Amino acid sequence: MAGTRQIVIVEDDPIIREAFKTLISQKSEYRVINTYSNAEDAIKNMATDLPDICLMDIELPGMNGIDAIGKIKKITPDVQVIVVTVYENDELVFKALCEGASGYLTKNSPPAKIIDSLKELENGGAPMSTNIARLVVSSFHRNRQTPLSPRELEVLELLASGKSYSAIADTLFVDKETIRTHIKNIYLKLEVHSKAEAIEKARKSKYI
Amino acid sequence: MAGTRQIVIVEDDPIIREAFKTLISQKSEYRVINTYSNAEDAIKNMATDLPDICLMDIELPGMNGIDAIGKIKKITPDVQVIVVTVYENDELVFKALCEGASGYLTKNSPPAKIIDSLKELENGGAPMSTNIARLVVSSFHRNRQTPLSPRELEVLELLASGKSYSAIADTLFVDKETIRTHIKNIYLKLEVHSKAEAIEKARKSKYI
DNA sequence: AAACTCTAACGCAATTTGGGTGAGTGAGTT
DNA sequence: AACTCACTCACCCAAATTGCGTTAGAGTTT
Repeated sequence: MAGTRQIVIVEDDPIIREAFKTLISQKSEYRVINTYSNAEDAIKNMATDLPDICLMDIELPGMNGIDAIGKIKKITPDVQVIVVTVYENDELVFKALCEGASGYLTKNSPPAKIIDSLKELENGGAPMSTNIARLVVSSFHRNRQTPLSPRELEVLELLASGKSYSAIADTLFVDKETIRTHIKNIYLKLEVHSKAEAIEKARKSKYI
Repeated sequence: MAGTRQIVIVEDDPIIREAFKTLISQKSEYRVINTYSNAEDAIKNMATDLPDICLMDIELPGMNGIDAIGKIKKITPDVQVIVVTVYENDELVFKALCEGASGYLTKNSPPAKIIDSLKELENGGAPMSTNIARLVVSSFHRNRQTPLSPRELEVLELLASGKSYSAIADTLFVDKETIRTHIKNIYLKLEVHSKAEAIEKARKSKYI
């Protein structure tokens, strides 16, 4: 049944921590069963707290929030973690999501947005602040300014999938020598001298 | 200044098309400058329409909406495309985003959500339906049930980045022979016999 | 005409790769 | 204490791959 959703808050600033607790407690559908000022304590009690949702700050004394997400998901995979932080840094966002976060809110979010997010989680969503959603969606976009020809991109993608020259040749129905030529040209254009460098540069520049 | 946002709608169902047009036209901030029943016509006029936003259906007669996004972004990269469709299929969602879509709404979205989405785009967001957001965020999550040891995962990731055995060895400060052993064990566990197969299987199973 | 793109070929040398077998150490568990 | 894993390293082998240089024809687009 739907019942009351149990919530744990991990946030080192006592003022913000209490503010979140008060805010959430206003809704009868949610109950804040525990709050922590650091990740270690939260992790220690996660298995007994067994919350449905965990609000997690990133900047914490001791273990940071990102690493904490990994630990928590390992112990209690069903806990949905929402990051609540001031950081909008790309890298942090992606790390948090990779570790298993289900949502990512920035602290400038209006209080109502926090509550909405809890509801959104229940509905199978992934609550994100406006800018975070754009970051995430943009991560799928390719760079349209590429020095590589369409065929070269195709070859590079197959190369990045771990295929050998011959395997790529078979996939594209051309001779192995042709692939060798393409790859030589790719290296020239990207100014690299190896497969790993080419893949790294292409991924970084979002050519593939 | 912000001014009026120009919108183009591509949707083959005349009823839905008109419904969207009517809905959006109620807001003075937005103007529907053109509507099309197929992708080809929309693309043909994109450079002269020069809309700010394009609402794109997926299922269309002739060229499908996904391919249309690519064409449109090639001609007019600044046009923000929002997909509006009945399909919630993972693959379609990711394809659309890869082609350059800025948002993805399902047609069961309440009318207000459509309008909200236009506003969200303006604010630098990426409007998505609840389930789509979850799909997108989940795509970052790793599978926590993996037959591979932490070290093996590490090796496999480096292998997937295009590095050679020796390069991996150098990165991890161990001998090349050790990497060879790890990779042999990875192949055994994944039941594969080559780099490409291992990477493919690992990516598919979201081990890496 | 110039500039790409895609295709292909030949030579060469060093490295890589996949497979087999064996083995020592340390951590953690039963 | 015995046992299982994870991690480390070693040696053998043969085939395949990789990176680099050079050249070149056919086709398309500007």
